[in-house]
Amino acid sequence: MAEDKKYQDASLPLPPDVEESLCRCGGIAGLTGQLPGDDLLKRESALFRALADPLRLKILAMLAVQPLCVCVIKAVLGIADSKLSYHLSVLKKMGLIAGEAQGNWIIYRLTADGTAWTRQVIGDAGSRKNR
Amino acid sequence: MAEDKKYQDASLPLPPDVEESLCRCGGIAGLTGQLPGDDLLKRESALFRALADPLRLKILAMLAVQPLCVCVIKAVLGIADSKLSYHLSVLKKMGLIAGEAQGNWIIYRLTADGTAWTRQVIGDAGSRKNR
DNA sequence: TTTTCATTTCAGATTCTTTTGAAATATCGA
DNA sequence: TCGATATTTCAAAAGAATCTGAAATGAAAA
Repeated sequence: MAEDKKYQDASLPLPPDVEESLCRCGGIAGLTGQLPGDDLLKRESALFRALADPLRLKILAMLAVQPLCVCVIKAVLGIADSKLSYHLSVLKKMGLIAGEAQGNWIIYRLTADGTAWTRQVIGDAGSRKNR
Repeated sequence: MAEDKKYQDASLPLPPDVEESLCRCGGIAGLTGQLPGDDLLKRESALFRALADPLRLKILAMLAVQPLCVCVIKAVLGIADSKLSYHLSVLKKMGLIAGEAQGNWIIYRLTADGTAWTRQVIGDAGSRKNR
């Protein structure tokens, strides 16, 4: 709080070409103004965090082939129930998958968002054989 | 090791529609075969991990506007040198940005990969004013 | 109703990531 | 050469994500 600087380049020495183009976009303040808001960045980074795990990507790839119940996913991955449940909850909380109860089972499928992101990751490897 | 099951659906009871479509794609084994390899999944999840932080996304957004030296990035973000350096190193290690020394400064810019991913994140908000 | 089965939840342990402040490096200008 | 400046590196601390096994839930079959 002691010293508020002018948002001009006066205060910090820069390499010439950076200084020039920084001026053209309105200095530090101008640059700052062009950036996405913190809340958007937070949401997007949260999305990426959900995708930042090989097991979860594999689950998405599986569900790109077809909707599946937990027990099949488990059979493919070969991991403990609670571990799988944890990863499913991460994907679900992020809106990438949704589960629908059917009798004793819960059948998970990709949401629209989940489908879009899964394509980003694995191309459409999954849809070759299946459709 | 005690009991190797056949990779057929015989062993696990399933909801009818899952069972049917699972059969059509070759059962557990067929499904497994369609999935991306573990090494690919590992690489891709690592990429997402680099994107899974709001500060790092903001850095990418800044560099989408123009190449910048560390001190400008620091002025915009208002964080400690070492903290910024850490995040830059994460992005650099993942090949999203590259730094080139120029005199006393290091000027970072997006790589081709970095540009592509940054577009995914923020659209091309950055390129409006700048080009 | 009791049992069984598929799945989730929970608490604690573990591991990975991020932050912090101090010290190191390296380049420039005097 | 010296001192200043920009940036990185390091080790320790703090924080967040993940894993584990046991217990809880809730629907269906007996």
